[in-house]
Amino acid sequence: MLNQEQMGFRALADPTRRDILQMLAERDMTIIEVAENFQMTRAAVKKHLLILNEGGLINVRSDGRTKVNTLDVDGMKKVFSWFDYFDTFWDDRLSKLKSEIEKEIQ
Amino acid sequence: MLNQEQMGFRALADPTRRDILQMLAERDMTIIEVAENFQMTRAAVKKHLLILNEGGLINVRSDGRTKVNTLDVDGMKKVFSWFDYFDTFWDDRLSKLKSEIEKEIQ
DNA sequence: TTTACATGATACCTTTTGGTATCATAATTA
DNA sequence: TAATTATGATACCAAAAGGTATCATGTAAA
Repeated sequence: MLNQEQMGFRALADPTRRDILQMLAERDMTIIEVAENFQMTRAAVKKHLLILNEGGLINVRSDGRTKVNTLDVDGMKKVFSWFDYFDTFWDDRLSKLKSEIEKEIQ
Repeated sequence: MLNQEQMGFRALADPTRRDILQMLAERDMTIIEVAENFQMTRAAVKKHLLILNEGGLINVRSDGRTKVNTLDVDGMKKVFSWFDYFDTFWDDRLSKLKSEIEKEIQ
C-alpha cells in the first residue's frame, strides 16, 4: 500500500486530473458535468476521480441519486507543503513568509 | 511533445525522484553519489536524473570527466506556482502572503 | 410499476514507466 | 601506453497507467 504523499503526487501527475482539480476549484460538479469537459468516456473520467479521491485531493458527497465531487483543500495543502523542504533555496524574505503560511496550514 | 509543466509534474510523481531532489537540496552530487543512496542500478538512477532534467527540476554541470547534478530552483518554483490557482481556497490572510511570494518568484 | 437517468464495476487493450543487464566511450592515473 | 574510473546508451522485461466497451445497480419520474 502506498502512502498518502505518494498517492497525492501520483494524482497530480496527470494533466486531465489537474484540469479536473481546477474545474472543481470553480464549483462542485457531478461526474457527468466533469466528463462534459473532456473527450473521453465517463468510465475514464471515473477512474481519474477515483485516483484524485485516493490521493486525498477530492471528496464525494451524496445528494439523492447524484454524487457531487468537491475539492479537498486540506489534501491540496498537504501536497503543497512538500515544497517546504526547499525553503532554504528561496530568498530569505520569501522563505519567512512561506514559513508563516505553512505554520497556519498545519 | 509534452509541455514543461507536464514534464515537471511527471518528474515529481515518482518517490525516488522526489528523494533525489531532496538530496540535491542538501548538496550537489554526481550520479554515482546519488546511486549510492538507492538499491537500484546506476542505469535506473540515470533514467530518473534524465526525467528530472527534462522536467527542468535539475541541471547538470560538467567538471572534468565527472558530471555534477544540481537542483534547478527556478524549475522547482514553477511547479510550486501551479498551486496559485487554488489561492481562493486558503484563508484570506494566508492567500495574501502567498500572493506576495508568487509575485517575487516570477 | 415502468421507464429513464446517474452512477459504479469489470474485462480488455495499448502505451508508458521503472527496472535490469550489457556494451560503449571519454577522461584520469599508474 | 595501459588500466581504471565516471558516465552514457541500448535492448529487453514486467507492471502500472490511461483508455474503451459493456454490463449492473439504485434512484427519480411518468
